[in-house]
Amino acid sequence: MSILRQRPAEESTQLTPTDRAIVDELRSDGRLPNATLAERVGLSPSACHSRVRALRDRGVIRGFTADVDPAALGCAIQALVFVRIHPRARSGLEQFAETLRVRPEVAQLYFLGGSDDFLIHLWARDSNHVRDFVLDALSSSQAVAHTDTKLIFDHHRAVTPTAL
Amino acid sequence: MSILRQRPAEESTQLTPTDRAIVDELRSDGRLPNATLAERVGLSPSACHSRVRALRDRGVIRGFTADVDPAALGCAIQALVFVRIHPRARSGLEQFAETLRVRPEVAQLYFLGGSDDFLIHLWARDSNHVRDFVLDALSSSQAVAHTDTKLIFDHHRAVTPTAL
DNA sequence: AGTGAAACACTTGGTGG
DNA sequence: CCACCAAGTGTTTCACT
Repeated sequence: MSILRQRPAEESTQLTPTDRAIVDELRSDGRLPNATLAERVGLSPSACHSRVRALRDRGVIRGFTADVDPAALGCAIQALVFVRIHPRARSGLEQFAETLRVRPEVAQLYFLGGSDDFLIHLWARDSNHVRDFVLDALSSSQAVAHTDTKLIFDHHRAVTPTAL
Repeated sequence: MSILRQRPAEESTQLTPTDRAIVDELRSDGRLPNATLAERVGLSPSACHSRVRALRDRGVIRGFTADVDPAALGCAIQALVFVRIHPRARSGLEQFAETLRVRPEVAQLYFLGGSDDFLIHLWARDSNHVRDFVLDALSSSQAVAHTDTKLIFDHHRAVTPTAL
């Protein structure tokens, strides 16, 4: 199962202004009651409901998640790990990435252009945990040519609903 | 207003196994009905409800958001921009970061250890948009010493509820 | 802290414009 | 594609354990 290009690239269908408004509202509060949402975007509850459903079905809205404080889960530190794969092992890159992605420490995984093949955003209990992860999940693999670990002092997600 | 260390570091209070279960469920589905959640974690709806409220009040759960496909919002490409600040301008780093953070293109902002001061995860319509952002928001500032932009081919968020 | 029941609010499908 | 309406379902509070 490839994890690259898993989305059917559905940007062909442009969003209406109302859809944009719905998406923006749900990005800032995913639990906004449908009735309130409907009022804010100027729709009846049922019309709003079916639009939200359509947005989910179209894959515009992929899902809803709780935003959790890592520290509360016992992850006191976060790190970025840049990973370079051996040229010969590039063909197995996706599969290797998939084994990484399911690890509980991996908060995010980026596939990159440039000298590094991907970047891992890591949640860990402490610095030993980071080291263990890098040794166990990365350095021990034949495919990995190089890693570079940087500590994250602080991390913020977007505040503004993306209206470009 | 400082955006660094804004959280009161409330990891002193350890999570109970039930709380962990609640958090894990809500991370994989933020819109899980309270009744279903209660059943899954083995609590009555009312008890579950008050625990979720407590988790929010304690800051363990920061909020709920919709996970949206950037492409559907007209952002065809994503990029990482590494930013290095002039040593003399480091004192104003937080304030500068705050001006960045409120920009609609900024999906995430990391404060880093190492040679780069921070890292911006960018959403953009196209490569021109990336260039314009870097020129306008970064290179034009006196504080910025250096930037390095890398293209993101693909981006994945965690699949596994973090149970370390 | 957890339970159970009752009041309340919200969602969700059908019907018609 | 949208609004209105009517069940049906889920949430939320409170008194009690």
